[in-house]
Amino acid sequence: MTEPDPTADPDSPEGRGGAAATIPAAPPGAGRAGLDRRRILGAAIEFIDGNGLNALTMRRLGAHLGVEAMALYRYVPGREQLLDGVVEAVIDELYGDPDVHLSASHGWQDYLQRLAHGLRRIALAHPEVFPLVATRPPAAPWVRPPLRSLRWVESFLDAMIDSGFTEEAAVSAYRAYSSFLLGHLLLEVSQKGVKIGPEDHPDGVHDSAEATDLGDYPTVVRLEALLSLDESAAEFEEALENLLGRLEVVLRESRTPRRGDPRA
Amino acid sequence: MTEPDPTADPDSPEGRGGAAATIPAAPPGAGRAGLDRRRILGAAIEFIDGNGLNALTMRRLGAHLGVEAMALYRYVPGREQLLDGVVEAVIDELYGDPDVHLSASHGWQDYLQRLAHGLRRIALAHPEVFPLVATRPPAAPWVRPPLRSLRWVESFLDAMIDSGFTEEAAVSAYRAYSSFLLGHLLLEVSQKGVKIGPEDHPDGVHDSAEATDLGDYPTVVRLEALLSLDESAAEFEEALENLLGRLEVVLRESRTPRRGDPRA
DNA sequence: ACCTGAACACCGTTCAAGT
DNA sequence: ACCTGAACACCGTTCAAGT
Repeated sequence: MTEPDPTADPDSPEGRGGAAATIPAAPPGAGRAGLDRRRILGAAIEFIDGNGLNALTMRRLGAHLGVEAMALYRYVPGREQLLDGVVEAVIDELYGDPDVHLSASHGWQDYLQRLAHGLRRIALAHPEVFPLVATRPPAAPWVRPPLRSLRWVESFLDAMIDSGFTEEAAVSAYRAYSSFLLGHLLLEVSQKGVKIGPEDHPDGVHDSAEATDLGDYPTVVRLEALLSLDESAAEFEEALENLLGRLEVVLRESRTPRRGDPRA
Repeated sequence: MTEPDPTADPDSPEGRGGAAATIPAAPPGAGRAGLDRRRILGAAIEFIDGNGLNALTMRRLGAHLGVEAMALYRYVPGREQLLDGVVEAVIDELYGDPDVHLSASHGWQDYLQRLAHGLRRIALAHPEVFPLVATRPPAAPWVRPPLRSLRWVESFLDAMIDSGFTEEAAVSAYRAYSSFLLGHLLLEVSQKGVKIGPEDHPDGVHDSAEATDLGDYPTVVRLEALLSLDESAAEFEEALENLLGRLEVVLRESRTPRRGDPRA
């Protein structure tokens, strides 16, 4: 186990006096100046993306930041909370995505489409982190992965209700949407990232390994080419369209009933 | 690849000869007689179900079996492979489920329904294990969780093809089915089990904790009762029905084309 | 105020020994 | 043949110290 740190650090942590003054002066390339919760979470995400979830230890993350592990405890209560923070920070990237709006000003379909694609972008950008997003115990039972944030739940429900969905229909749409996104993105990320979930990519390559006897699975063998195609993107679009279609029907059927007309 | 054999084992593997002789005689309550890969995997599942995934260490599992941790290495190459074995063993429980058939003798809808419900039963029976099923890197990219077994992939494809689906439609159905099951079951298990994924239930209860300011989320607050309803079962049935409906359309439209009629 | 050294209890895993 | 003791390198976390 050596330093993970792929981006070698040609600049030493300290002095580097040069421009003088009392300020430690953040080094140009990689800063190791003020430790800071945001910086720690960012480094953790970077580290996981680059080395896999299993490789992340407090000690190695410290080293990655040019600091001893114990220094992290001033900003983060412990490893578990670090991981919670990572999930939160990754999901919060949605907030900075110019393609994703918080309100349904262009209609609920547009809102759902953009939100879904935004989440997909995040999942694909952080394939090693996503299983954590999918899998960490939610704060409340109704904060469902992968949406995991009160702000987005609020925004989702408002968008649907403002568009004419009843409260019941909005909640049920939220459930169906979460489940669709979770399944698709977790599967997609698991296929891309080679690995998924609480796993490692240590060093051994053990390719051969379990060359299970394929003789018993003729159909699988025959369809291997078909099965190996990566249709993730198309599947995603199709399933999303299908979901929107279903919701459209719900909306049409459940239009908030006219006043003075208690039934039909 | 172990024996599927879910039928609990009231009889110890070995002799059980009378009441005496040289045999160490398995203690009545917990057997610690012959260690054995099957017994180890069973104990691991039991342990995870009871104590959470995070609590499972080689040393504690050893203790649970009345043995030192080092003894396990004679039957299992290491912790990671132990977890792979756990996933496999849990999925293999399907094989002993009398409600789930390997062939579509009662039609493909019946087959898909039974398979889905069988998997759901397993997920709910082992909520602490399921995140592992959802999340472990698949052996091949097209062995998609939660189906995770060549035997079931083979059986699935055969069932669909035998029912008249084209090979392409069968593969695409397999993809849609996996994604639906994964999303629903992971979400359901995460809500039930209080926790999910690589998590712990150590001892502290920390209820209060993050009492986030709900003032900013009026819609969430207003709909809290609705959001808190557990509609998992109904959602599951509905989404499954919807999927079957979609597939029915695919089947009807893509009926293997008549000979001598190359288009329409 | 912020970081480190040393220490504690615990891990996975190896290997030479015990029986 | 099967299990254990002792050991190694590594972990998360604490706390008294350093600067």
